[in-house]
Amino acid sequence: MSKEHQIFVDFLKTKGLKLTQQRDQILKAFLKTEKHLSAEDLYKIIEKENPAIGQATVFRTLKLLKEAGIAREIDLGDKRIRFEHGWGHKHHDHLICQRCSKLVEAVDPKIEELQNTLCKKFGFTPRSHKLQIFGICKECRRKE
Amino acid sequence: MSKEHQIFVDFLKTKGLKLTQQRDQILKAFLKTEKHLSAEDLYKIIEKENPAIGQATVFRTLKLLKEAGIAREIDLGDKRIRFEHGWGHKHHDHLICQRCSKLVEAVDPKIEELQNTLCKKFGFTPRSHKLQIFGICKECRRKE
DNA sequence: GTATAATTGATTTTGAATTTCAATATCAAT
DNA sequence: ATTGATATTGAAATTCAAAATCAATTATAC
Repeated sequence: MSKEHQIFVDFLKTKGLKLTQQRDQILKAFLKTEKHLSAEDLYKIIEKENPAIGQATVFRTLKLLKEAGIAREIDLGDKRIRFEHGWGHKHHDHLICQRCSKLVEAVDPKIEELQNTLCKKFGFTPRSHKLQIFGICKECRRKE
Repeated sequence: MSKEHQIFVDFLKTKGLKLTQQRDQILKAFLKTEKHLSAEDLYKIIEKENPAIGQATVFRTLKLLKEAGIAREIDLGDKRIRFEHGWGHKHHDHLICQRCSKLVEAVDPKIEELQNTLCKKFGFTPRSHKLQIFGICKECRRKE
């Protein structure tokens, strides 16, 4: 049983929720992918494995996975909510290529630190943040 | 005629588009507010002034204003697209209070600079970026 | 003025996300 | 293993902002 499974089981128990076959299957499918997929993307994958699972359940489970810290919402600038793995994957910022939509993950501890300093200046208590940088990735730039 | 009006007129001419009463009125209403409003918010304001203007036109005009650089899309974490003034208002990051939804605008040139450095490391050419910090503002913190 | 092309607003449509609800599955306590 | 209280499910309906449609209208260059 993967670390994430254990976390999910514990999370459900704490909340008085139940571990169902569907939830289990959705979690497995989610963990198997490494991409940044939308609820719909994941639903399409699940659908192939088991057409009996409805998309409402996929949406609902994804929300639970988010609460449990296993999935993390990200925003790629398109309008849909996307998810990435949240467990054992440290926070990072996103460099989003406007040409090929590729995503580069990056962090700079100094930036994170300065953000806190900035917040302090306004008496603001930061809880989380999102930094997206839109532009052109190395590969696309080369092709120009 | 305000700077923004001139820009809009020029923008329309360049694109072979027409300056209509509606567009003019929508631009004026937009410039009059200082808040971060959604297309719907703006429509409600317009509606009071002139019920003859439809919301489709407000949506369309807002999109034009964005293209012209007069309006700028922002994301406050709720699902709707919001707009702020884009002309003569320098780029800034957003500190978003999760309790009262208040928005604080802030910039740190050092952060901006480090972002560029970070991009360089990945051969990424940045074009624009969004930084949102979610947390609790000074006023809400005090009330706790 | 007239022609031509853009614009309008009422309405419909889209599309992701959420809710509803009756049927079903889970799990702790027997 | 059975039960019963309660959570969960899937299909369908609903929501809601945003986009598209389209016939009627209007701005602009000539």
